[in-house]
Amino acid sequence: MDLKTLSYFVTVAEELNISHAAKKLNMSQPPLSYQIKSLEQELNTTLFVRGKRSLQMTESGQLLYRRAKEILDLSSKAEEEILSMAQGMKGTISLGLVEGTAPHIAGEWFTGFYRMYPNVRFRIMDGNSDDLVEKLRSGLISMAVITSPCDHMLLNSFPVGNEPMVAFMNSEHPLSATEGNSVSIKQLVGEPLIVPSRRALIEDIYRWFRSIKSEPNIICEMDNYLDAAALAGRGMGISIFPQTSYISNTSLVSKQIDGGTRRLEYLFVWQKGRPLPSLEEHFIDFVRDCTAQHSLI
Amino acid sequence: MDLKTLSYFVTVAEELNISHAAKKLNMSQPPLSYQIKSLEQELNTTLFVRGKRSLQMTESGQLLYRRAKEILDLSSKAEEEILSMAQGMKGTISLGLVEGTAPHIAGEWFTGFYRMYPNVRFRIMDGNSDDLVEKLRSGLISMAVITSPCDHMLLNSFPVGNEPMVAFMNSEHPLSATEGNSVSIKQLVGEPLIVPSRRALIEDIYRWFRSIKSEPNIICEMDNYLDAAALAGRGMGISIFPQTSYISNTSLVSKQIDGGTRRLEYLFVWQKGRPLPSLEEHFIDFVRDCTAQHSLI
DNA sequence: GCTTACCATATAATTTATATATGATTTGGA
DNA sequence: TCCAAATCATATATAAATTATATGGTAAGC
Repeated sequence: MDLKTLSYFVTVAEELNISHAAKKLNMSQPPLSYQIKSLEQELNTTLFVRGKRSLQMTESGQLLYRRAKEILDLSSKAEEEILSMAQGMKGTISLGLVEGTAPHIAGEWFTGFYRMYPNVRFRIMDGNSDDLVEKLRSGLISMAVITSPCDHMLLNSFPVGNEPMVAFMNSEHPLSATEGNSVSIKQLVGEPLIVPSRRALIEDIYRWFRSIKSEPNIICEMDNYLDAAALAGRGMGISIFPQTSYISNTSLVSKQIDGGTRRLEYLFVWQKGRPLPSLEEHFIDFVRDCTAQHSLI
Repeated sequence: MDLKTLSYFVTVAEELNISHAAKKLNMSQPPLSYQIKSLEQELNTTLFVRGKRSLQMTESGQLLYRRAKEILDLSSKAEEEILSMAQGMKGTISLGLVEGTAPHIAGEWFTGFYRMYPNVRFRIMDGNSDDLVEKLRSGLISMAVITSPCDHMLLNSFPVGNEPMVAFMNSEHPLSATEGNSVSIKQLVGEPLIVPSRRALIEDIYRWFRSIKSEPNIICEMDNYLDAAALAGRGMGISIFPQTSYISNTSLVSKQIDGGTRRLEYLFVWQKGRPLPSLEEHFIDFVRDCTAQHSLI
């Protein structure tokens, strides 16, 4: 008993004429006769009484007709459901990632989500947070991971992780010899600082210094992590960047700031009030779940 | 998408391992791989993510799994239903028919019921009504058509038809020359009567005569219609039998009694309080329906 | 009484399903 | 680190099922 045979049966039951049913099914008459007969054999019953020139359904036939319609209905609905779901699960997720977040934060999002939705494709752009917010607004990307703080009223957001800010300095700099793996803000007072060229982050750094009634001596704002590290390595100053942006270089020493309490928060953001394709909605939910599970551990 | 493929899919979904699933399904692994893949192609989606050594269901896969189980469930239930119904519709109906009823009353029951239940077989016995009641009691038959009246408290019954009683007489008998096709009871007073040898019927005849303050002159009780007709044909008397038992014979004339108001009622009877196989129940319902439809016409 | 409509059967061709053999890749353990 | 076991995919061959063509029989309609 398979779906094809059942639909043959249903057609015959509705036409009560094998030849007409065969025409309707785009097949010739003998195979249809054969299929009906073998269905009867399989069910060990008589479905139709063949009277000379007319077919008539038996009691069993009538029961099977009702059931067959239910089954066929259910399965065609299921098929539609799957097809439309497959449709909704195909597409591209365009995501902006602020420099440095890809491997340690977003890495598992892609592999995990890809497992559930293998027909998804990702288009990932990087840039600094201000760039990414601009790209979001212009619709070039539909979601992004940026660094906190985020004061945009037009964005939804939730935190997806954080990491300590570190001070990179030349290995001959006096601070590189301090005990432990940390320096305090107090120790950085007066030091020439190289910082990421991002307004929100720079404001953060100002806050740190203000909390000890001081102010930072920022001599350079830079976009590029590598260049900033290079400058610090050459002794131009101390560069303050997130830990993951570290560069292995013997002339370079990194120290956490205030024992790791000065941290950079990463936020997952997307535009408020603009409906997203369901695939991207799913992705956002997935990322939220991932983050929740992580914070449990 | 057919049921076989769906059950393959369900097995794989439960094992999450094609090789194991194939073993469970008593088939080899490659065709199973092939079937799953072609199912994915048909639905234009990915059902499983093949990771190195493990399978994982996608979102679409999970949806299809739920639906497939519903569909398979429904169809196996339907199959059982049909099979058990086919079982209940196979069997023999043993029926007693009082002489003369077969063609004009019961004929269409058989052809009509056989159309609905082609696996049914009939075993038909005839005899006079008393014999049939005895056969019912002994279980030799499970239902019968007998002539009214029926005073058995142990039988269920409903009427299935009636027919006029007729008087057969030799064509030279004076009554055969009466106007019309009827004689009255009054005219039969004193005539030697040949009647069926059935107590209940004879009592009926006595009632007819009592109603005109007379009594019948019964000279012979006979079992056999043909013999009775033969005796009447030879001028031995007037034989009173149901109309259908007429015999074409030039020396024989038949007249209805009291304009066809003296009638023989046929009853369908079966034993009270003894459960019958569902097939026979259905037959009784069918006969009841036939009768109801006829009385409407 | 001939033609048409219709179902059944027989046989052939095609398509589909399954098995065997094999390759590639990965995991787990010696 | 390398070997063995496990596992999925592919290729090819075989078996099974499905379908079409051709044909016959039977009953209904003109």
